[in-house]
Amino acid sequence: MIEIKRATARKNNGLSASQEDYLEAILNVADASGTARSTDIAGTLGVAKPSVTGALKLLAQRGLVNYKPYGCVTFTQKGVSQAGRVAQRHEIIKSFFVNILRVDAAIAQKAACKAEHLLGPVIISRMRDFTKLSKKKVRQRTKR
Amino acid sequence: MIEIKRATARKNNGLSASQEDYLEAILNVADASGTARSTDIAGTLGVAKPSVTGALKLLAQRGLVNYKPYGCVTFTQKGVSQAGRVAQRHEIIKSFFVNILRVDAAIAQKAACKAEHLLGPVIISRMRDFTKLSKKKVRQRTKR
DNA sequence: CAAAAATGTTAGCCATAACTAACTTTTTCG
DNA sequence: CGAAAAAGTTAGTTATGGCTAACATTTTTG
Repeated sequence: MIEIKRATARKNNGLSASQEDYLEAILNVADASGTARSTDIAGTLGVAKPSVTGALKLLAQRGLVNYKPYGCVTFTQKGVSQAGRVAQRHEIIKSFFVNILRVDAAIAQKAACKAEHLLGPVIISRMRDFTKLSKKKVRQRTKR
Repeated sequence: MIEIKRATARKNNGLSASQEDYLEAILNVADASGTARSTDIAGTLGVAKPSVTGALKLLAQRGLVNYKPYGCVTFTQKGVSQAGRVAQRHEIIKSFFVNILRVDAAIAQKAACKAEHLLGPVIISRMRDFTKLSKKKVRQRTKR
């Protein structure tokens, strides 16, 4: 009673987990430092610099970032929206883990980083609903 | 605010997601058919037969299964316990998705297959507690 | 402004884990 | 029993996505 789709073999559309990680890292680095520098992305993801170069080229091929050697990376429109979606999923999952499962923020953070690549829209949306509901309840209890 | 450990580079101990999938598949096939035949494992996981051979050799190296060419696969003691742990995680996650998040069994099943490899003990245990609690509440409501 | 430091890239390598084609072994059945 | 079918293996290829070493470019600073 198992059924699995190998994550290898990116057919055509859809980003790999790794690519989503890079998008998210770029977003976060740019948020924090204004620009997304390669070294910071590498630092954020814990990979070596050449890995970043490779990833940026891939993302550029997919039309998600503007990459120019030795220049600084920016998102394309498509890139912004994709990165945003990943970040949203991350946030929903993390909030759920923290607010519903009552897990440490650090643990929730790491788990969300991994889970964000594989939980589908149905589960994510249930998590969001759940968290929202719980917050509403808290507001009611505290008679805000 | 991200931090990621690449899943590549199995250092020494700890199974890869793929290896855990094989353990689980062997368990399920053996449960269903009495013995774990290569073809059934391949069918269960949706991989080609040579992939199974390769995986079995790896698992044998790690002392988790007894592998003999053209013979049928059995677990070692270590293998049984590892496979059991994976299956347990799977079940906890699936139950949580179904009973708490109210997600379709099929969707929960697929998501659990993926999540079981990356959610850590803290989150898994919270999920289990949550599901258990909810079942108790249901028993109370129905005055069993 | 030029040399040193920092940053980024290229080239080449490694590991995981899939695949196909061709072969061997085992099982099944006329 | 023995030939065909089924099951399993081997060998070789592919893709992803890391890595290091060495080189190129940009930035910083004395």
